[in-house]
Amino acid sequence: MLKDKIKVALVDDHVLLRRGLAGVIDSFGQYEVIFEANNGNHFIEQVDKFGEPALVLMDINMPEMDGFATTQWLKEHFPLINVLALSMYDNEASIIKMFKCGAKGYILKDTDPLELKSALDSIYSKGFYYSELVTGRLIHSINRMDEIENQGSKKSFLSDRESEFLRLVCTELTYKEIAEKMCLSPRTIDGYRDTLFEKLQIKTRVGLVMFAIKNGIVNP
Amino acid sequence: MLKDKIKVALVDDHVLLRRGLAGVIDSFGQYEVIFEANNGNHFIEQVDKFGEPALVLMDINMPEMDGFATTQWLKEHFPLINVLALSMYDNEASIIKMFKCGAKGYILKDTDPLELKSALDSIYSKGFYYSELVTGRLIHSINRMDEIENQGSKKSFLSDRESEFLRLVCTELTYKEIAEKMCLSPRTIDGYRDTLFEKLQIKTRVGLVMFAIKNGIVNP
DNA sequence: TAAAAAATAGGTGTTTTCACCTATTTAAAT
DNA sequence: ATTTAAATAGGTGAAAACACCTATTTTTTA
Repeated sequence: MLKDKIKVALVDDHVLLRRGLAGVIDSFGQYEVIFEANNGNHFIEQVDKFGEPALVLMDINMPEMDGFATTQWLKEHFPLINVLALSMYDNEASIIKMFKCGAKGYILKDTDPLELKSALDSIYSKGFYYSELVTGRLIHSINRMDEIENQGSKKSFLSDRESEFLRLVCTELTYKEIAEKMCLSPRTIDGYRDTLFEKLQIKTRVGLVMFAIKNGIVNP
Repeated sequence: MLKDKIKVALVDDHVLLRRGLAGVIDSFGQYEVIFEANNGNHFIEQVDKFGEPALVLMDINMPEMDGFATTQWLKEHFPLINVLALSMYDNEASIIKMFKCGAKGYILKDTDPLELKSALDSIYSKGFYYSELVTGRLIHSINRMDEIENQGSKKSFLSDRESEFLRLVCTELTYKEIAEKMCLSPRTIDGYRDTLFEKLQIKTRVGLVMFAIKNGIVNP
């Protein structure tokens, strides 16, 4: 090695994507993937073993410990490690939440390798990477900053019970059957639904399903 | 090059996964990725330019021309090219349909690189790769082979109109509003819904939404 | 060309979903 | 300790979704 390379870590539950990504990143020359992890918990173990990377490419939807929680954890324990979020979808809520959790950039999985390089370079030299996608979404959200403050700063923003409810909403059960499964009154379920409608600004069960999927609350 | 490598092509709309995959496959030694494509149409163009690969790694959910259609096209025009399906999800219907379209194997995107190599080796030497996943799903389906015959053999199994309907089902529009958008009577929409309920053995709109997502008819 | 299949559209009634109320009990914050 | 907020649960009515019919027109297939 002629000179020290910038250490990168990958966190994603898709092995093939991860390996692939590692190849792409190594091929850039000045970056070096020092380890990979399946999810947040695994990542934390790996940091102990392999030491701190300068940069982490972080998937959002992962089993056990997701990208939000892991990024938040990094912000608290290793604030100098920069996180570049890597997502399947370009939904506004995820972008905002990820930045709130401390990410320094946000790119999609169908990004061109060249843009990936730009992102890495930018984060390493300037400390952030704001793509057109990101700025576009943020500008679109600027009108309702208050809501974002409220939803983005909360750790999970959905209670365990709400997540459980959402998972059941994505099945063919009726609300009455969901109530039985959760050992609650149908009225309470009504309340859960209406609360989520309000929080997420949606009006139908289909809207709930789409939200749950986009945000990885259910795995389709 | 000491000896001729086995030519592989990649078809997937996620550039990073594709590039990564290419790296992994090239690293196996005896395989060589000769080109990549974003979707079926692009793939067909590329075959003209770069010649026939021996093996194609084919994503299922892609824009414009999906994995089913492309595999079917290959079966008709280049029956000697072997297709290994590459999917995000392990849903039974997709596996069966992909094999009906002529795929020789089916692996998930979170497969280990070693298993990918096994799959490639197996398809190249034996002409097929049946993982535990695949055989498991097929055994589970053995009781309703007749249904599979009927749904699997049809070219697309969903008409353009039905796909359009399904996309709208995944929004917060009511069926009446969907009818307006599609310039049809609400009754006709009722018919579309009931036909799909029957075909897919589901009973609710949520079921339709989940089906549409699992099968890439809508991008969440 | 005749028969079969698919796309279109209508009628009617039940169940589910949703909106808009109130109220109690428990947990959190001040 | 007191106020606030959150989880729980109930009532009612309108709209939407679903089930089960029939019937016409167009397209496919035999």
